[in-house]
Amino acid sequence: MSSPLAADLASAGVAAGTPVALAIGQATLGLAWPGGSRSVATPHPHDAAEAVAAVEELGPRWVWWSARTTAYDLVGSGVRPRACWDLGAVGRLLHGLGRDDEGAVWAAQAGLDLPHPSDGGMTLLDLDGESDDAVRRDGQLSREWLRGRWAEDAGATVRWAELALDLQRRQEDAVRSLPDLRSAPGPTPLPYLTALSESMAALLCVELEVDGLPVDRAVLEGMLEQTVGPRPQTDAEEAASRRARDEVVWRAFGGDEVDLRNPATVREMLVRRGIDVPDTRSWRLEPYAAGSPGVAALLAWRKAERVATTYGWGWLARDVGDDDRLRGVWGAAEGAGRMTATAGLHSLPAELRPAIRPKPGNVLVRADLGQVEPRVLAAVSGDRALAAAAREDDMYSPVAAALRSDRPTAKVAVLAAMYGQTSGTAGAALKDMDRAYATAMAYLRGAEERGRQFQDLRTYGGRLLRLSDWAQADVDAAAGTTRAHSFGRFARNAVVQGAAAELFKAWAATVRAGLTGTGARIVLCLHDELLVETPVSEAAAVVGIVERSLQSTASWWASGSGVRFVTDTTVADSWADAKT
DNA sequence: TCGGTCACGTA
DNA sequence: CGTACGTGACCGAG
Repeated sequence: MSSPLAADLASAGVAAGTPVALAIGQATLGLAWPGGSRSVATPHPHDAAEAVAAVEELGPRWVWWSARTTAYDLVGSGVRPRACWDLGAVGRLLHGLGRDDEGAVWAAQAGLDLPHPSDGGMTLLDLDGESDDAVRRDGQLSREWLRGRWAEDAGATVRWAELALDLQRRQEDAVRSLPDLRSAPGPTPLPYLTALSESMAALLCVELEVDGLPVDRAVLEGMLEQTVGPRPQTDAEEAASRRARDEVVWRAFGGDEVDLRNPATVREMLVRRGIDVPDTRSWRLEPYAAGSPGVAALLAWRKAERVATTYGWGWLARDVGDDDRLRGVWGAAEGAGRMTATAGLHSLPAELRPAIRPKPGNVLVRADLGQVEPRVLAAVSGDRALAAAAREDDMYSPVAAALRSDRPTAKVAVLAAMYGQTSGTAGAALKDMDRAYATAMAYLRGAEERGRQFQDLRTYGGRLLRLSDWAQADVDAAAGTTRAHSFGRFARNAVVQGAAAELFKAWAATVRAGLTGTGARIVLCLHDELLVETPVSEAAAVVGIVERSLQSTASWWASGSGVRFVTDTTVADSWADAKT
């Protein structure tokens, strides 16, 4: 044992897989594990990371209130924990919370009302039950402690870790009591496995924030100059550049200097020219582009304007660091459970992707799941016929055969079923879907029905989707029906999208673990796509890790369903080149 | 200064 | 009257 701390914990029974709660106070680190707890003095900022790294050698499962609050600095110091239990992430999973602060997660598990999001203030009401202890008489966590009292001395920090461990136990019990919805349930319940991968996803989010996405600054600057003009040095230059872009469109419309950024004035101008459209969305104007140079110029302007505003010089200055890494804030599970990211990381236009390039000596490995949502539907619904189709590389071919349609129609029908579309060309094919894939369709309809009634539901992996909060009594009948149908469509889609997100995160967590020791890192997660930056020498190994990880993940996640999951994996020098 | 609307990028 | 999310410009109410 290389450190006295690790030796002490080992002798106290901490071994691989033991939950060890961690709280990092101002000058102390609090640790708690089943049967014991202790503090570690950490007078210098780096001491905490060193202590954690020492204990990490035992292979514990770190328990923390959230990776964001506890692990951010550790990750920044280069510590990459192997396993964790994120109380915030599991709290979101179990209770469908839209927040993961300690007070909310604690209250939700205790069955108490959620405390008001703490913004530092304290009202007289909050004093109710307040005491010196971390837990108030009414069962809520103390406001004082939530505001930072826990970090002030060794005793409090250890207490905070003990509370975390206590909550972890209760969360684990709750997770294990959820049903395992797999076709062939295993000894470890699926919701428990989901809790682990959701926890790892929360940690991965912190890593993605710290590591950033590699950008080739010269390439990106060249593109911006092309599209929106040179980097403005002053407000006047900025305005001039704006006007220069606008003038191109004005000229194409014969000198009509309308405010292009105001849809109403744009529409009026189009009407004056005999183009009567209900709104000015691009897809609606597209048909007129061939016959009208003005419309064509307007559409080109819109594309450039998008880059200029959202992905322009301001974005480069704000979100790309001096180290040429693009950084945003990552969320592990929003809405139905997908990961989110700010700074445009999830909506980077395809034309800018050539600027996403690895640092020298590295390459990008891009892997994306093929037809993941229909495969997920087959797995979570247990539809044997759809699962049989999902054994093929291209599952729309057998679906087309079953529907006696062509492939495009089959694809539209499957997507329409998952999105809740009822009209249009897909309408007829949906009847055939009902016949061919009755189990899957019944699953979707069941979710939709619950949604319409504003009833809560859970995804395959156990995520609670709270709809009951949104039920409203006092709306008129017509608006109420529209709203109910909208919730129905949301629910229909959320059970598929949410389950796909769970599979994705489980896969990502497995890949992350597999990459240990390769020098490679996940640098982007995009719903069904992983981007890994790896030393050139490891590229082939990383491809193998990514693909084997999917198979090992699918083998437990879709156990018994017979569904196959496929990935397209490529190696390239830029995100754009890593094409299928 | 805020919420609502429009618009549009990604999956 | 096909889902989700994040972003920015503009508008009108406060």
